[in-house]
Amino acid sequence: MANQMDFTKVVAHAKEYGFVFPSSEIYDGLAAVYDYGQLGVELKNNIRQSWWRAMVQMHDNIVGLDSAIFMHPRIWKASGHVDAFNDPLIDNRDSKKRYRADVLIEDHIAKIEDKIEKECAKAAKRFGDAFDRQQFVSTNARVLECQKQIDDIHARYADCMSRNDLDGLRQLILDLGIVCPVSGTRNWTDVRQFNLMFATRMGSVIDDSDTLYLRPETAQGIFVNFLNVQKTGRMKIPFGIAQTGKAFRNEIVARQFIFRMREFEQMEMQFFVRPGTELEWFKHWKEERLQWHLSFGIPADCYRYHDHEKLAHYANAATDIEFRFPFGFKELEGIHSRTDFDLSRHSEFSGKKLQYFDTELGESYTPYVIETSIGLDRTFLAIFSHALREETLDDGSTRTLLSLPPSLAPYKVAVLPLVKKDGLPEKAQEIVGTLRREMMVQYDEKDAIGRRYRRQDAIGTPFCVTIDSETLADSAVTVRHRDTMQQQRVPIDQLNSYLKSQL
RNA sequence: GCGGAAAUAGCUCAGUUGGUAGAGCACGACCUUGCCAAGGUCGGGGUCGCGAGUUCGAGUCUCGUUUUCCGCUCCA
Repeated sequence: MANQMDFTKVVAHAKEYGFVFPSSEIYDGLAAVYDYGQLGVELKNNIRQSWWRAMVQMHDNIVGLDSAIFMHPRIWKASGHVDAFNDPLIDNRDSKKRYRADVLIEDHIAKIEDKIEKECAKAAKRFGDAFDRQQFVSTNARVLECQKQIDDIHARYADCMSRNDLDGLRQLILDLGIVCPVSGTRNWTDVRQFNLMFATRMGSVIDDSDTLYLRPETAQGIFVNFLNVQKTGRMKIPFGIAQTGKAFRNEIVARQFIFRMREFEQMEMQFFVRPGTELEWFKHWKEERLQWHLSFGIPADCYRYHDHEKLAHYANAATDIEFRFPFGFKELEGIHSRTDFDLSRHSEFSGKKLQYFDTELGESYTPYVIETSIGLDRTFLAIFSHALREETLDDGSTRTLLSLPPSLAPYKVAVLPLVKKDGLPEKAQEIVGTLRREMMVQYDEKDAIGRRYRRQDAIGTPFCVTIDSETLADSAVTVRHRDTMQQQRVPIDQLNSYLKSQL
């Protein structure tokens, strides 16, 4: 990858300046989990706020929601998450092929059953019309032996599964002498449960199981609140419900910094429409969402659509907005036409009618859904990695510049007294006191002024306000612009409105 | 998960055939300067990722382990 070095620098810069830290670092870290530091949390909050503003504040017909991470376990049955991703898997080290452990065992049982069939066939030939299969299988020693083997295997398998004993499952495969159909060897890895959901326990759930899952997506919280929001908000179709929040996926391979984490934050909006209109709305949101990305001023050629050819079972159209990360084009946001799959399934599993009465049509129907689902952490990484650059100045020196969109920058302005004497720090503090009511302000009086400018460049602060000796006389300050390094004189009483007009 | 590489101060790194841990930058205090980074003086900071082993002695050699990066694999 051409930008390998660049990506290393992105990660290093994020840590060095307090944007992103590895989780639990003093305890050796926790793989694929990261913490946002003092600057990272500001940038992340600002991105989330920008999204919320674009989706909720700017639309009459979209409202917000903050549903709990814990949800009723049956929700994940209805959504398909429990059944689709709950298999014990095992790899063969020689062929590098991955198998479902239960399938390997079932295949083995099928072979034993074949043996029984052969015995039966032989006997049938021998006894002719007198052959009584029922009696044969219940008395023939070889058949009984095979049947016993099958029963033992089933018993051991069920026992392992009920106790979630993956080592036992592996031992069973070894004991049965099962070989890889490709390599023919028994060089097996451990059995691993590839359930993407993190399970935890809660005492008071009345179901047969008290296992709860940390949600693997925020979308289901929206679907199960569809009626609540529609009725209490008097929402008329088409309308949307937006939500941001943490989701959890037990990824087997989680890498590439904050691109794929086990705990991450989604920003999702489910838009409910009249059946038959979903593809128009799909097209609409596909375009509108790209416009939001482009609003940060990142060149359009950093983005592209990736239309899905293989559609998930619930979708009738799907596309990704991909971003050119330092490690290549990767998914940033998904726009999916989910049909009425989710509401229908929840209707079926909950027994509640999740429909909408359309007064224009005079009939009830299950709305279709267009989903826009974007990863907040990925957006952070996209914007951060694109903003970071090393610039060579006219005098040949270099500066590290984090050219974040001003509206997203952690600090909007740094206030700097030119010297640490003559009442300049006091004047500067006075200005800080005024500005901080409106925006994030940083004060710095240490080191030479040029050095302080460079420090602000590295953390993306778009403006520096410098107080010099003339300030005390003319009540004006120098505003220095991050990207151009241009300076201009601004009266103190206009400073606040001047800065805000540029954010 | 498989294979490869790496891990020494906040950062970038040095550390000889195994012999009492270093530099620059950063950080703190004071002095000096003052519009595009690195003036002076003093100072704080490391059980060399972790655990075993070999050895009189391990940052250095061996094994294990954790984390990170790269390739493959996987990715609702």
